Amino acid sequence: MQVQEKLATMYERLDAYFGDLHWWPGETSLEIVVGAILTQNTNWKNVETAIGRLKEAALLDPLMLYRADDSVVAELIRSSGYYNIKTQRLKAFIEFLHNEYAGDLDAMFSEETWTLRKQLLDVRGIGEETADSILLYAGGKPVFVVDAYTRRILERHALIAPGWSYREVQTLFMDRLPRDTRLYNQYHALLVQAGKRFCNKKPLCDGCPIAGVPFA
DNA sequence: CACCAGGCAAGTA
DNA sequence: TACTTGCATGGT
Repeated sequence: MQVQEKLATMYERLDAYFGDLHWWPGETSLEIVVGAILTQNTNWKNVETAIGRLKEAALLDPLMLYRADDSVVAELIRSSGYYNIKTQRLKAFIEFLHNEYAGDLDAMFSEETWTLRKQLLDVRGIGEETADSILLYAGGKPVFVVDAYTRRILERHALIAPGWSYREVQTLFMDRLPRDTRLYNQYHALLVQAGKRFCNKKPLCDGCPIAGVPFA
């Protein structure tokens, strides 16, 4: 079975099983950016609590967040873990947004996609996965997001090996699937859901909709 | 009690 | 370049 065919089959089966997942959970583009930073190596549930607190404090706004004291932000996002470092990361992004795009997210996303990706990677605390999550889910750009679940599932299906770089895994998808935002959005969401349900550290493949896709 | 969760950067060799 | 370590909460 060809790689392209496997990727398509996996998508079809996961999509039929889970249905439309409507990612990213978040209402505004800033909320999605903040969520992308706060969820780094952290359970999403803990992030939801933190975002709820920021909202209550009316800090989920570029200017308000820019002005807020670090100690205040840190306390509000406490539940998301690594709260001191994540405060610095939120601040680093928001300063970048103000310095380069006058605090205007729409202006930021009107930048050419791969140029913006490079700019985001220069921000302290934004790595490849966070940058791509921002581009895809907040900006609606057709960029595939690679995360720990993506790697785990693809390794188990012998589509990649440990040691593949982020860009190699990303290219595997993007060279074989249409450059379609809707597709990349749903595919990544499906991989995360499948990973949580069926492919954790202790894999329980029973019932997994892609258990039948050949492993090698 | 241990282990994990939708990473990243800084330090070391 | 390739590894190691710190960052920290909340759930199982």
